[in-house]
Amino acid sequence: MSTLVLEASQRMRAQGMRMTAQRRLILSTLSGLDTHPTAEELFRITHQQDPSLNLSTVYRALHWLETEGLVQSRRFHGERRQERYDSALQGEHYHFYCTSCQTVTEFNTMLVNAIKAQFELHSGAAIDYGSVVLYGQCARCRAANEQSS
Amino acid sequence: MSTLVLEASQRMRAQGMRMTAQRRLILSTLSGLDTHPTAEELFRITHQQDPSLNLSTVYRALHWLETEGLVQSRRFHGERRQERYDSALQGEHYHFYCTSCQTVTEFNTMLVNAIKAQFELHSGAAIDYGSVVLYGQCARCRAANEQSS
DNA sequence: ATTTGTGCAAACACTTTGCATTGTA
DNA sequence: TACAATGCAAAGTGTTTGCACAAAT
Repeated sequence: MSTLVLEASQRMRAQGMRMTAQRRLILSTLSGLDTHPTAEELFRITHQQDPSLNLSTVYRALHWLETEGLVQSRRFHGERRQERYDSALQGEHYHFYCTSCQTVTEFNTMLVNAIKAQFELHSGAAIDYGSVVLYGQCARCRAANEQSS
Repeated sequence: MSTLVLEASQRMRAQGMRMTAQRRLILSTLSGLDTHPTAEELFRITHQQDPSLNLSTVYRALHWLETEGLVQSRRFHGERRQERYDSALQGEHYHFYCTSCQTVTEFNTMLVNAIKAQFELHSGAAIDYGSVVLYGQCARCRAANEQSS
């Protein structure tokens, strides 16, 4: 069973919450996806497994996960108004958004630490975390566009 | 007159659009602010100058500015669902968001270039621009919190 | 005079909430 | 059995749009 499901179960128990079939389905679906789904997308998938599942249950689950710090919601520039949800278990990580195919890729780098340090130094602020999103064209889309030009 | 108003006037003329009192008011107000207002905030201010001004006119102006690349809209983590608007005339720049007082500060750094280069190198993507937001406590809030502990 | 822009109100898209009922512990 | 969670429908936010009228060129 996935780390997300385990971690969530544990926290729910500790808070007197109950593990339901719906939550189990939502959690395991979410942790099985390597995309960054919107609530609607997650609903579409889970709804196929359990047609009685309701969209508001998905929203409620995501909301709780977010307050627990287990997922993060974000929106990329130029996208529809929906939030995308992203597992936070792996810790701080950054995103690349392909403006051609709308694919989101995660990446990591140590360089953000330098940015944080630099900013802390000259501002006196204390940074908790940073968000980095790079926008551009992924390798695949570049190749596709070259062919057609 | 501000750069934003001038630039916008010019582009509007070139596109057969008309400079109206409303647009002039919205543009000059926006460029006079050093905050990153929401449409609603911008409306509240402009509405005091011209009580007949409507919120949808503000939205229409902002939307056009955004398609022209003269402003950018963004949302910070943990905020209400409203977009904040940010002049883009100064070129790419980054943001610090104080999670205590919700103040947004702009900053610059060369280090993002290194992140872009690093990512381009090992992914084959072509980066157009990057967005960086640091979250934490600003110097003022840190000081205030220290006193009270 | 023409044609774009505005105010207004209604529609829209996404998310949240109240409440009667279901299901977990 | 008690009380948390769900489904449903309705309300809430923030933003966009259709249309008749006003105003800029």
